[in-house]
Amino acid sequence: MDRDEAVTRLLDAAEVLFYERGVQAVGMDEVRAVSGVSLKRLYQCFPGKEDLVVAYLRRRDRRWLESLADFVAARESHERVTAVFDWLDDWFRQPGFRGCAFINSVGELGATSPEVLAVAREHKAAVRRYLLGLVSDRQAGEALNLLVEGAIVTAAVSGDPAAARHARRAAAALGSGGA
Amino acid sequence: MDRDEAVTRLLDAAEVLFYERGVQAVGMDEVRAVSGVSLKRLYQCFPGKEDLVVAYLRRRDRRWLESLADFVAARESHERVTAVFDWLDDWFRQPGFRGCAFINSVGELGATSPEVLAVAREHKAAVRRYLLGLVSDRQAGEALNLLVEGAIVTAAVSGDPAAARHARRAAAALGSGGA
DNA sequence: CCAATCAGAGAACGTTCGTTCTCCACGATA
DNA sequence: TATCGTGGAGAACGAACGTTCTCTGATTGG
Repeated sequence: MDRDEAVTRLLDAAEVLFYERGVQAVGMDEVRAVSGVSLKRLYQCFPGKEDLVVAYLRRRDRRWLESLADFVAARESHERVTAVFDWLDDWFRQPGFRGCAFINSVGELGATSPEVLAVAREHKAAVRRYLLGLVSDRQAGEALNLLVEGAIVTAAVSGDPAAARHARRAAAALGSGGA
Repeated sequence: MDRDEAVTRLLDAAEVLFYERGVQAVGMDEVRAVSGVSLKRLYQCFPGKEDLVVAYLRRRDRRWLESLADFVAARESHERVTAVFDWLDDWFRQPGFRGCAFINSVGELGATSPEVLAVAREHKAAVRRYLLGLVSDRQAGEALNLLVEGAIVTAAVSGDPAAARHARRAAAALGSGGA
């Protein structure tokens, strides 16, 4: 097993564990056990736990936005806003859905780790940029962004995926009423 | 100092510390130091840390919603939706604003502590009920709820209170376009 | 075949933290 | 005054965790 594979297996294990149970509830030894990478190697690849957390968040940022963008790009341009909420709806229904990894990490570590806060900020800024690009005017874009964030957090806390439907309806109402 | 005052001082200290730095980053000894209540008494009032966390969240739930409702009730009925966002705007600007205590707690402990998750769910359900009662139809209420949650989380992560303004505009657009 | 390097397994270390225990001072009561 | 219960201060305890160290075995290059 070369270094690249070790990194991949570590990030895979970190993502499953940290997302499911939170960062502080997972020990490095558990990351070792799930990844199958020795502790020594783990600390060669990531000198500290925070580095692993940041790397996990960075990879998730990239993949999350790519997955959303790919899904939306496959639709006709007039359907793209509703496609965002279709994608969210799917996500909310996945077993093990536990909300936004970045919001959760900020809740846990935002006050302690400036690095984690910065990654979360970059992620949210990228999501907002992307959503602003989907609609014609700025105000509708900001509203879309707020509806998306609101749906994620509501679905996460309540455990009810209906938030996606409500957000889609609200976005549609905004689109017909205000644009 | 009687028991009631001890409880109050403990909850005051817990609220400041837990909200500012997160639950897991604060030790019981620090709660003792800030509250001025001895460790022995602390464990008489709250048999474990989780009890203190739950009590802190319950009190905050009550006060938060009361504060919002009082502010809104002082306005004319046609201004009440915008008043919600005025109140949020104020909150976001307060020094030490660190987002929603319940979302943060769920991110930290939701996977570990069913009690904390339940309190957060009750809080969000109460907020939603309250907001649904502010507007005539159900759809507009759901949209209002999502905009509020989205604004809170966006302001928290980005650190920019502009989310309140964007949400207010979106709610106004919905009100004129869709109700 | 030997020396040197590296990797893995897991013990070990030091710290932090939740919780409990010990010790002592004090106030009330017979 | 002697005693009892209460409360505070802080030591103590046991567990968990991040991180490092040790030992051992395998591999590689000469």
